[in-house]
Formats: sequence, C-alpha cells, structure tokens
Amino acid sequence: MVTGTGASAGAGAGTGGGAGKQHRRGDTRQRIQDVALELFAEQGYEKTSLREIAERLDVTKAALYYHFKTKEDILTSIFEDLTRPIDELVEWGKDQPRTLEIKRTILTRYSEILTDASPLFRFMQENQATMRDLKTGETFKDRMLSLLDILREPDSPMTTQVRCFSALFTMHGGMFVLKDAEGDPEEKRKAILEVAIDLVTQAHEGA
Amino acid sequence: MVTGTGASAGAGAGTGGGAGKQHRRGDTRQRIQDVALELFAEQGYEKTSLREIAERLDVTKAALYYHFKTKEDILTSIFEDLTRPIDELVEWGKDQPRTLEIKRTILTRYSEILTDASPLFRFMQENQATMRDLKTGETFKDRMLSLLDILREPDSPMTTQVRCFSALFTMHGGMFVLKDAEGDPEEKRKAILEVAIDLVTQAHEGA
Amino acid sequence: MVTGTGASAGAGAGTGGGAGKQHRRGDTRQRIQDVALELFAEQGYEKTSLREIAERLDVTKAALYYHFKTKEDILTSIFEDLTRPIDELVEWGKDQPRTLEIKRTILTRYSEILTDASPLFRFMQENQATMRDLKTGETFKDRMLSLLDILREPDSPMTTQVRCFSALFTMHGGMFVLKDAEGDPEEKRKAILEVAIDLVTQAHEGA
Amino acid sequence: MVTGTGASAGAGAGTGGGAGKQHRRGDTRQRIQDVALELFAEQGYEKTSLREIAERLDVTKAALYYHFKTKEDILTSIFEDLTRPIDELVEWGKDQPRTLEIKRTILTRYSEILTDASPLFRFMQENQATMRDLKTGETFKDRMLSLLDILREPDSPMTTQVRCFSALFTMHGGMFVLKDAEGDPEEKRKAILEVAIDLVTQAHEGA
DNA sequence: AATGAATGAGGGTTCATTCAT
DNA sequence: TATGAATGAACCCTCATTCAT
Repeated sequence: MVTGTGASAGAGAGTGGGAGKQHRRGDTRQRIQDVALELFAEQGYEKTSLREIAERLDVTKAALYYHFKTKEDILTSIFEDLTRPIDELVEWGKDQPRTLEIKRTILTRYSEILTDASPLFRFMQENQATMRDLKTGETFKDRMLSLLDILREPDSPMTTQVRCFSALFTMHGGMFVLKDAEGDPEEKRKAILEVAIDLVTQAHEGA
Repeated sequence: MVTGTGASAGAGAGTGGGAGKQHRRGDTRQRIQDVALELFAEQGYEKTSLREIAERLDVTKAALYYHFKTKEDILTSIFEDLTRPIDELVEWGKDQPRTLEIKRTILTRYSEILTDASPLFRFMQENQATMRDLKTGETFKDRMLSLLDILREPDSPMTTQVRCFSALFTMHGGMFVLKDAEGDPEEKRKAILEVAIDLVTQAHEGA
Repeated sequence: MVTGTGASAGAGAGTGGGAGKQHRRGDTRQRIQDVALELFAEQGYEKTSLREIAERLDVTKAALYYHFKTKEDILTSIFEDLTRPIDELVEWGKDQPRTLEIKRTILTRYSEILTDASPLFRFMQENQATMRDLKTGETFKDRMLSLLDILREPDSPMTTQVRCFSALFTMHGGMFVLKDAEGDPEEKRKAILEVAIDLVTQAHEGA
Repeated sequence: MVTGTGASAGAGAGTGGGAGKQHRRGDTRQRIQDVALELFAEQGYEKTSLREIAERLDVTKAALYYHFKTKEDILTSIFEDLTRPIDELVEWGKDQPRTLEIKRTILTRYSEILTDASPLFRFMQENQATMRDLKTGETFKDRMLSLLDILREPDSPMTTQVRCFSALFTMHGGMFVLKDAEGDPEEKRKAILEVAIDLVTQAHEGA
C-alpha cells in the first residue's frame, strides 16, 4: 500500500516554536516558497509581485534573487517538491495490472495527495492559463493524462472513457468546493472519493 | 424547450443567421470583443495587453478606450453577451419542478451553451484566479453553484450531492479535453453529456 | 566633387529659433536622439541611463519608449542617420578605378564626414567594447575594413598595406585629439588629412 | 638600453622568468586579475560583473572583496602592474637627447610593451569611455601625450607633429588589427613598427 | 582565506490609462 | 471615430557592496 507524504505547504501555520518574527536563520528559502505559494494561490501568479512576497517576509526583493534565479524559478521549485508524489504514483501505477483493486488504490492515494498539497493544486487549477507557458512542462493536463491512461481501457467505448476522466475531474473540482462549503472537510473528501471510485468501477465493469 | 442563442465567438465573421442587429461596417466594438476573447483565451487575461489587441486590429490603443472604459470593461462586456444564456437557464430552471426530466433538459441545454461559447468557458476555467477579483461578480463558481442548487436535493446524503456537482464539473472538464484529443468532437460531447446525465440520474434516484 | 551632408549632431545648439524650453511639438524623436548621442558620447553607452536622457528632456522614461523600442534602438537609429554618408562613400568608391586621385578624394571626403558627425565617431571610438555586441552589425571595424579595401592594393608588401590602414587610423585618432589640444581645429584637421594623404601616396607609389 | 619586463597577461601561467616574487599556491589575487582582465577585454568593463568573474574562478563574490576593495580597484591593480613599463619608458626617455636614434628605440620598445600586454591595451582602446572617469587618472590619452612629447619637436609645423602622433596611433591600431587578420603576427608587428619609425623619421628630418 | 546571506540603488521595460486634437 | 504623444506606477531583474561567521 502507498502511504502519505504529508509535505505541508501549510498556509500561515509556519515553523512552529517559540520566537515570533525573529529571523529563523537558514530557512529563508523555505519561507519564500511558503509565502509565495500562499500568495500565488490567493491572487494568481501574475498578480503576485516579488515586492509583495518580499515585503511579507520582511526582506528585500534582491534577497529573493539570492535564493532563486527568477520568479518562475520560485514556482518551479515549489512544484518540484510538491508534485513528486504524483510522479511517483504514476510511475508505480504504470507497471501494475489494470485490476479494479489497483485503480481504487490509485484514486485513494491521489485523493490524499491532493489534500496534502491542496494550495498547490488549487493554484494549478486556477492558473492554467499561466501554467501553460511555464517550462514546468508537464502541466497539469499532462499529468492528468498520464493518470488517465492508467485508469481507462484504451479500446472501451467513449462513455466508459469519459467516466474515468470524470472521476479525476471530480476530485480536482473537489478541492475547489471543499474550501468554502459547509460541512466537515474530511467527510466531504471521502464522499468525493467514493463517487470517483464509483465512476471508475462502472467504467471497469461496463467495458 | 429552450432554444439556442448562437452567440458567435468567431473571429470577424460576426453574427450570421436571421435578424442581425449588428451593422456590417463600423462594428469595431464587436471586433474588439472578438479579438480580445481570442487572445484572453489563448494567453490569459493578464498576459494579454491592450497593445496586443490594438495591434491585431490595426488600431491604436486609444481607440479601444473610445469603445470601452477599461480593460476590465472589455472582458465584462464579453461576459454580458455570452453568459446571458446561462442566466436565462438558471432563471428558467429555478421555477421548474425538480423532476428528472427537467434536470436532464438543463444538462442538455448547458452542454449546448458551453459548446456555443467554448472560448469563453475555456477562458473562465483557465483564469479563475483572475476572475475571482473581477467585478463581474458571479464568477464561474457562483454560476455553477446556482445550477447545482437546481440539480441537487438539499437534504440528500453527501455522496448524492457530490454526484450532481461532479456532473457539472465533468462537462466543464470536457471543454478542456475536447480540444486536443482525437475523435469526433460532437460524438465526445454527447458521451460527456451522457455521463453527466447518468450521474444526475443516480443522484435523483439514489436520494 | 563630393559635397558634405552637414547632418548636425550638434551638442546643445538644438533647433534654433524663439521659444526657449517650450515643447517644440513633433520633434521629440529628434531631440531624444540628440540628447542621447550627447550623453552617450560624454559618458559612454552603458553608463548613460534612460532616466538621465529622459530627465534632461523633461519627459518620462516611458516617453522614450513611445518613440523607440529599446535603448539599443535609440543608438541604432542615430547610427542609421549618421553613418549613411560612409556607406555611400564606400559604395561609390568600390566601383572607381584605384587611382591616386580617387584615393585622395576618398580620404578628403572621409575627413569631412568624420568632422560632420564627430560626436558619433568619438562615441564609436570610445565605446568599441559596447559596439561589438550591438546588432548594428558592421561595427566600426567592418566599416573601416571596407574603406581599407579600397585604399590598398591586395598584393602589395605588408608595410605598404600598413601605411594605408595607418592613414585611416590617423584620421580617427584625430577626432580624439582635435577636441582638447590647442590650435585652430580646422587647421589641425587639414594637417591630419595631409599626413593621411601622404601615407596613402607613399603606399600607392611604393607598391 | 631598455630591457623587457615580461609582464604576463597570460591565464594562469604567472610571471615566469627570473626572480618571481609571487607564490605558487594561494595566488588567488593574481588569478582574479588574470580572469578579470580577460573578461574586461572581451566584454568591456561595465558589462563584466563581479559575479561573472567569481563564477569563472569558482569562488564567491565576497572572496573578491577580500583581495580588492572595489571593482575599480581590480582594474587599477592590473594597470599598475602592466603599465609600469610604459612609465619607465617615459621616465627614461624624458632625460634623453632628442636624437633619431633615441626615438627609434622608444618606438621599438613601445611596440614590445604593447605586444606583451596586448589584452590590457586592447581593453584600454575599446573602453576609453569607461577609462575616462576612472581614478587611474593618467588614462590612455595622458600616457600617449607624454610619449608624444618625447617624439615631437614642440615648435615644428603642424603636419610634422601630426606625423608623430600618427606613429603612435598606428601602433595602437595595430593591436586591434593584428588579432583577426591573416598572416604571421610577428611579421605584421614588424611592418607596423617600420611604418611608425618611418613616420617619426620623416618628422625628425622634415622639422 | 573565504562564504552565506542580504541590501540599496538602480537598470531597462511594459502597462493601463489620459487627453488634446 | 479615432490617433499621437505622453504619463505614473509598477514590474522583474542585476549590480556592487557589506558583514557576521
């Protein structure tokens, strides 16, 4: 079974502990990533200026450039850390037999991943236009297509294939709705996962 | 039954068909909207500059300001024209009984609307971050929630509700995939619609 | 006989006439070029900032960008206007017989050109490092080599060839010295020209 | 007679010859100068950043500041080492009688100096704009004028004086042409020297 | 003898917007 | 119905430099 990562891209939580605003030495790079992701997710990539990020960290813009080569590089670095679990999942899934069991596992794991790094995925979903011409090639779309390829049977009827991709989209859309609707998030997450699994099950059998 | 609008998102072609209320020449305003939407959808709102739009139309930036008050105003005006059908659909749907028949009709009609104005919806989906703080209040999200309210039963179990919203998301995601996958677009659209209807049917009965 | 151009790249002289600092409408582009050349020649290309140019003209930096695409473009545009005479001279010379008479004419004309646009040539000489990677291809060097090709006989002994290129270098170096040495500039220019002609004459006969 | 210095402008080779006062290892200071000169000559002073120099040496920028006080200081230090021979030559020449023999010796020696430290002189020639406001006061120009004062007779006719300064300019221009023209460099150097001597001879006699 | 982290100043460039004509 | 000229604010980025370690 695949276990979670728990890579916290946590919002304001930050590095717990005693000293408040003190310069926690050495972790600037990480702090930049955290604040950047937070702002990118909140306002979008283009509308977030480096000035803003710097100000929030109480450093100068130039300091950002000590740690990252470009604005894009900040984003890319965040991705590298946070999308690794997906790559691993895809990698793992590619070599498994296409049983229903496996597909279920994949969806379950994917749901966890999405939850763990929800700000990032929220960002991806809301900034697709931006992502499209970001060297971080495999875009959102590409990654999803890889997963899709594991879930669906290549020669099944169209509706069957649509069901699989609908499962993925449902989970993504979930992120989006989970945030501000009422009700227990974890309960909602499970309901979403259930529907997704249901869709894939129908697809698996209906083929 | 609900009939189409035929809101053209086409380039210079304009609104063909019966009783055009637009004039042939001197339709700069319309041309601006067309080109703008095209570019907004292609590159995103922030990354499309007025200079670019003006250049493509072979007019000056200042000319755009004769027709629209601000950049945002261009976008807003496009929305007003192109999202009216949805508003009408919502308005109509609100007063109908929650029968399966009605829900089916709504989905069907929604599928047509999405297809008719696909560049706009592609734009909305890919620029949610931008949309969020655009005065055109009812964002993407709000509109979807209104539709959702018609499809779901307020007190049904969570999974049931998820199925409804999954139906909508599936259709939106469709836009996204229709573009570059192989196969006949119309056939795919129908498959997507079928799955969506299926989801809502399950929800309707499962409640 | 070849006559001068008189393209004034004149320092502060400016567009004569009544109104002092008034906005002489329409000539902004020209004024930018004038001030830019002045500053480029005085301080070097890299060390002259657009802010500086703008300030001196009492406009904003952005205004410069209305008239020119980039900083480099400002320089390029100056070149285009001011080096045309040289190109014409080269073009003309290429098809003439290699008589001493012709060579003399070329040097004489070249001397005039240099004098007419002396700030530009001073700039070129003092900013060769900069010029080297400026798209304005034919650099200083290339242009000189073209002229050199007209003056020298391809198969003559090395010393003879050196004499020709020495003639050109002498004239260029002249610019440089004319400025701040004592004595009547015109008299000095003539002396320089005489030595240059002398060198080429020796080369012509000595071959 | 004047003897050579052998000031190496070479890469890591260091000061060969007799009593080197430099240490082999820990010669970072020297390495900085070498790389800096190389880059300054190649790209110009302003366009060469300390980051670039540091990177090429595989040290940090801060390390440069251990060895030199400022960027300008790096350049200055290079000059001090490499232009000493000229100063010596000027010093020596000032007190000699103005015989043709002496003048010839001066030119010959100058030619050697130029060749020995050609990157430096290439740099000087191509970055005059920069040099002008570098505290290394005596600029290129000043040094040349000192030499000129030795070669020329103060009260001779203008053309005669021009010939002397033309001799110097010819040699400098040589550097410039020697690099990329075809033919044996040493042979060319000699031809250039010959022409220069010729000019000074004419001046000496024609006076 | 050198580094890691940061700064302040400034660079060139682009943008949405304005307004007299 | 448009344009030409310009602006102010902001942008990303780079630089020489500093200083505690």
